[in-house]
Amino acid sequence: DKAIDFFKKQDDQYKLEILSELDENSEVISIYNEGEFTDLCTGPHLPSAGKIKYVKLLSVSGSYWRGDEHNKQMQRIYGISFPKKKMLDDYIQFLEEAKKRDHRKIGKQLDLFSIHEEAGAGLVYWHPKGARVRLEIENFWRQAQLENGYELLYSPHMGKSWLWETSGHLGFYKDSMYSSMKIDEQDYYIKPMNCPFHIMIYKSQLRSYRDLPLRWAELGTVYRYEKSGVLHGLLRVRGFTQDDAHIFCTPEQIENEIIEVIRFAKMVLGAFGFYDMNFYLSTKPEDAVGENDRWELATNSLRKALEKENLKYEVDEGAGTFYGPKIDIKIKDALGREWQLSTVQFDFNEPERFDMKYIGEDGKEHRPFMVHRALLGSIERFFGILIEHYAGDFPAWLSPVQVAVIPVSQNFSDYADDVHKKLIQANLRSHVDHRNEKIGYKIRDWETQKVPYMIIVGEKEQNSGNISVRQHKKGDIGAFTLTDFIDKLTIEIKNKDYRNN
RNA sequence: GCUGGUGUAGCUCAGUUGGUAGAGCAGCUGAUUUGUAAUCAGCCGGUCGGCGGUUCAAGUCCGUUCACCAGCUCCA
Repeated sequence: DKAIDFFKKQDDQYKLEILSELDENSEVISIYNEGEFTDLCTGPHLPSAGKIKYVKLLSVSGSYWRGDEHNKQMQRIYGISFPKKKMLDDYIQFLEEAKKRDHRKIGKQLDLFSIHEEAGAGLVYWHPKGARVRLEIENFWRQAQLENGYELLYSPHMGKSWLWETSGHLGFYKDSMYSSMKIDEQDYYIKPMNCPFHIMIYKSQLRSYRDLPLRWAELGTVYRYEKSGVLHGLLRVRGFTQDDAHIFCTPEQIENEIIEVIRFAKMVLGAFGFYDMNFYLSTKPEDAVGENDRWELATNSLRKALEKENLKYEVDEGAGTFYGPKIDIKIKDALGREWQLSTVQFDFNEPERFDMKYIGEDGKEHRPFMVHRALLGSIERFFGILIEHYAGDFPAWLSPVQVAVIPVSQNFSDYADDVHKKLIQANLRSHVDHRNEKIGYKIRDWETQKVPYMIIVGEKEQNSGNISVRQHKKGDIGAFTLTDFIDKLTIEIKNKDYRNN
């Protein structure tokens, strides 16, 4: 009552709202003073604002009262403080470094991709150089699937409403799906997910326990309505390609399947220089579907897989999806920022809704376990993260142009063409720069284009039959025979970004 | 979707109190034939995001809409 009285005098409806929800018998209500500022708070507060040493205000924004979008929006002022000036300076430098690496900026500088207001927000256009990086990612990804026991699928981009009604998407996620189109008096929807299609393939024949596990992967392009305010470069878009896969298996198989997915994810992420990763196990939420013992079995298999692999993990109690528990893998990029890429999710919803079965050893019908998994998440988002991770300095295996051949003058064009031809024959991505410019200009240009290697040829090289090599960010690394250089680069490309460990 | 901000040439930006748009880079042309991060000169290039309004006159003011940016909420 005393507290309510106090805040009534202050006419502070927000504090009064909080107070009205407190249990008056069992709670101690504390109020803290900081100079003239009085705050209802469980505390503690700093003994004095003077203890705050180095402060920088960062931004201002709207923010919903108690985090609920139905509530009033208030103004929030963001600032940060450090006890030492050096720490604040380091932090500001970190922000500047992050800004320089912004994938939207680098994407423009390196001519990788674009998004067009006139053509639709959140829809990505891959330019030749960006498409080349994507092609390398996809080639590696496909090969990796095949080598790790997956088969590849292709599925349609749309399906009749029956499919989405059965899967439950129209019930649960209609707001995030694009509206239907009428074809022959039937409603069709653009796909927001690939799983119902994979299930249709599963159901195209009678499955035996001998057929399981089935591991089916697809680079599936999906479209989801994302609210206009959340779109962000490549990181949040409306059309994207998931590196999706579904595993259908028996209860006996699930633990091993999960272990293999985790190993596989670590291997694939390692190719892109991601080693530092954290694992999160999300358990059953309140409004879950599926039988309890299946939830328990699935959650245990996730936990056991993490433990068998000796992985430290955090448990996110109740943060699973309504259709199953999951493991998320978050990587740390070159700046130490955390991004969620891989996910392994059980699904107790769709097998039920589609009435999926397999015939067991006992000759009876059983419900298979179904697991969704993505390693990279979406290709668009992954590309954005990759650009920021490398700051545009792609390793040789991903670089759209791997070598720029620069003749010292046009007198050496023929020799440059010769070198270029041999590089192309060795399956390397080479570009000859015949522009009528001084080599200083060309070197600067290719350096800003972040090409891993430049080969400079002039009189010296033409006479000796060698090449001079310049490495990105390192400068002149001396003379090579062309064969030695090709060998060196070929090995570098083959090694991708795996570290020696 | 919400709060606040921004939108001028391909890119990065300037543009006074409203008086009818400017630079650098890029591009094109020519000269130059170059040895490890920018050779010189000339030229081209914009219905100032779209629509509507106020005004003798709008890049500048007002309304609306689209997009983007920083966050919020959301992300199956």
